Amino acid sequence: MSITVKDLARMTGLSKGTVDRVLHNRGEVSRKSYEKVMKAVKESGYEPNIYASLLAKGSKGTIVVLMPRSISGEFWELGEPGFARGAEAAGNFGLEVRKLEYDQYDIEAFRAACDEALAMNPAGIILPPMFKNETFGFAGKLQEKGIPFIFIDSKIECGGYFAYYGMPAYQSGYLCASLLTDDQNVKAVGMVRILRDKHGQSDPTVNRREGFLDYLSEHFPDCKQATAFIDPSHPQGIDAALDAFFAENPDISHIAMFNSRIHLIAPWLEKHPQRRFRVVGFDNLSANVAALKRGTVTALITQHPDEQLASAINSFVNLLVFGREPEVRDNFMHMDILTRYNAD
Amino acid sequence: MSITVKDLARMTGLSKGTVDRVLHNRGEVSRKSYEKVMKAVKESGYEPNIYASLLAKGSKGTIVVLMPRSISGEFWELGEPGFARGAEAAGNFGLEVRKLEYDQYDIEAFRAACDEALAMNPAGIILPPMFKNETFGFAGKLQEKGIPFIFIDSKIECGGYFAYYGMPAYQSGYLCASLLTDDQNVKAVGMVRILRDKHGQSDPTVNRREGFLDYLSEHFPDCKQATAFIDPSHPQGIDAALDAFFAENPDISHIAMFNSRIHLIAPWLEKHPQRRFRVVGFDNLSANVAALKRGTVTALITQHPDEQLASAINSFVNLLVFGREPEVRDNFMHMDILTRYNAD
DNA sequence: AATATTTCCGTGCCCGTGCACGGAAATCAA
DNA sequence: TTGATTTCCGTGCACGGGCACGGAAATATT
Repeated sequence: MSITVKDLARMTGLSKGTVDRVLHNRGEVSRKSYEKVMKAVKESGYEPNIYASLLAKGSKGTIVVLMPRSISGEFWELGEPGFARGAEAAGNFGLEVRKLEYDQYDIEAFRAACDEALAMNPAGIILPPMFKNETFGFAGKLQEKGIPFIFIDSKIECGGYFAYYGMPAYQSGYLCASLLTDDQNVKAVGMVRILRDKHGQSDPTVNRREGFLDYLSEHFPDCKQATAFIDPSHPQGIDAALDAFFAENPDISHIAMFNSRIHLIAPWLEKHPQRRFRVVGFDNLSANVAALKRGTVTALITQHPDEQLASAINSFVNLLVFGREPEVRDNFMHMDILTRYNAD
Repeated sequence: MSITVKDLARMTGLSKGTVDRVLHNRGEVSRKSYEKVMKAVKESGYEPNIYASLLAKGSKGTIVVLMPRSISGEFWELGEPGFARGAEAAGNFGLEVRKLEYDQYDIEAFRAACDEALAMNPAGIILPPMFKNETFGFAGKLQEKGIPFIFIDSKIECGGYFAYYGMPAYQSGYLCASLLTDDQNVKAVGMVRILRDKHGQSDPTVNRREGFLDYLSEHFPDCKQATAFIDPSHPQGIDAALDAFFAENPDISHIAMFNSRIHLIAPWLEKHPQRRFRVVGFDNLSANVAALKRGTVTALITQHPDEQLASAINSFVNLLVFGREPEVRDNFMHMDILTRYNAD
């Protein structure tokens, strides 16, 4: 049926061993033999039998996933099931998947994790570019070493990344505004943002806000916009901040947040049931879903970091085991809309 | 590292061949030897190496997918990509996946397809129970022969099905009503149904309507309900039917359909732009998505038959290749909400 | 020319499982 | 006891690829 190394050997008049050396670029082969084998490979359409290969070789290598520590109730926890699924699937094909976690606010921890990843001599690396400059430098090193890498969540413009799996951030902001207003005329919307001291907001958040604001100015140019800032590192201050904000803006009836922390404002909203808000946020953190089910949050837009991870791992399986390159580099995952009735 | 047949042989004092006979229930083994081997298997936690197995055996069998012919622009076409994904994944593990299509309105064709499927002596069968009674009988035969089968789309209550992958139909109807009304007070909603001559409506459609009506009566008990019937086999009559319906019910501003044919009423709606409707339907058929993007349809609820199929096939891979039984029999897929801004 | 060195290549075993074949041991028939 | 069956079991090859080892051929060195 299918063509084997032995067939190639027969076709070229060489031996199994020599063909094997050519196939793996292991040298010790004359130019003439090399070309003969390559020709035969092309003409015959030879494809190695992965089972035989896996049986003989054992492991195909290690994939390193470099991501922020998955803290209970925070965004990156959502990636966990995707990591598990991907690791299992990859394991079935002799690929080990290792996770390297770091503190997402500690740039030194990120650097250290990058070094550690390199030290493992991985067959591939998956990472969200949490720190732009550092990621840029790291990408350069990876390219030098010829290690393919995949961005998830967001990407930085640098050559040589193997693939990207993320969400169309701008578009999701646009969608957010559309859901929030539901095409009804809206007088004033409130946006709640996180006060960050050290590092700026993440890229996706910025792009979402852009999309959101564009939708508003396109559909409701007269709509008033106001922004509140809260500081999650001082939870007890949140209520006060919101008190002040909503007192100042009594006309606000619609609220959006562009990160995954919409649950932070749920307590305040539930303490003021007389003011009815329409509220849209992002990501199906369990606290968010709970607020959704209680009716405090109207809708959530989800980006499925788990699927991003699983797809990224799968993409490496295709490359490293089957030798298949992906057709498209930039993959945008579905945005799902969650309401209290399809939150499962 | 891991334990092999040779190890089992050494542990039991028997030979590789005998152990193999036990592992595959191939007989020709004394009771005593049989038990010795089984004990060793349990104690050692032996797991066969699938690569070696696949290499030696070639194919693991055939999975038959028994489904309505995927006609362009109709519901079952949506399953196609899932079939392709599943077949590829299964192929990677030496499982062949074959599709057997039939005319979904021809009960004889369904029977014939069932017979043909049986004749192929498949390792597993995947099917939506399009005809209740026939499926029931077919399920009986499959049980006799010990062939595992998986229901997709909907299920019938019969013992012995291996798994079910579908959508929570009732819940999706509930969601549909919630999206349609958007918690605004609604005076009158219109439902459009398909006129069926031979066979009744499909189960999911009925359940969706139930969920829909329950939501309405719970939230808007005074809301008027009216139903229009159209006949897709006479497309030219649809407009007239809708003309009559909407003339009779001038107060209707909200429309729902519970099957995947919402696109059938899009032309009428677009011919009467002066009447603004809120419209919710099901399934991302390309015609539906087009109507969504044009703004004629407000939202679509999607049930992803492709994911159902892919999951079902995957479930068989786990069973037939890895020997892993699924934890849950009844799997309900996500319902996604599509608006013009996340239709991609 | 004889030896040393490099370049190149073939042989053969291994991975773990599936299975055909043949034969030893046990049971039965005469 | 002998021969004919049946029951049970071990040996050995095949699957396709990876790779170590050793050796032949080609080239360099003296």
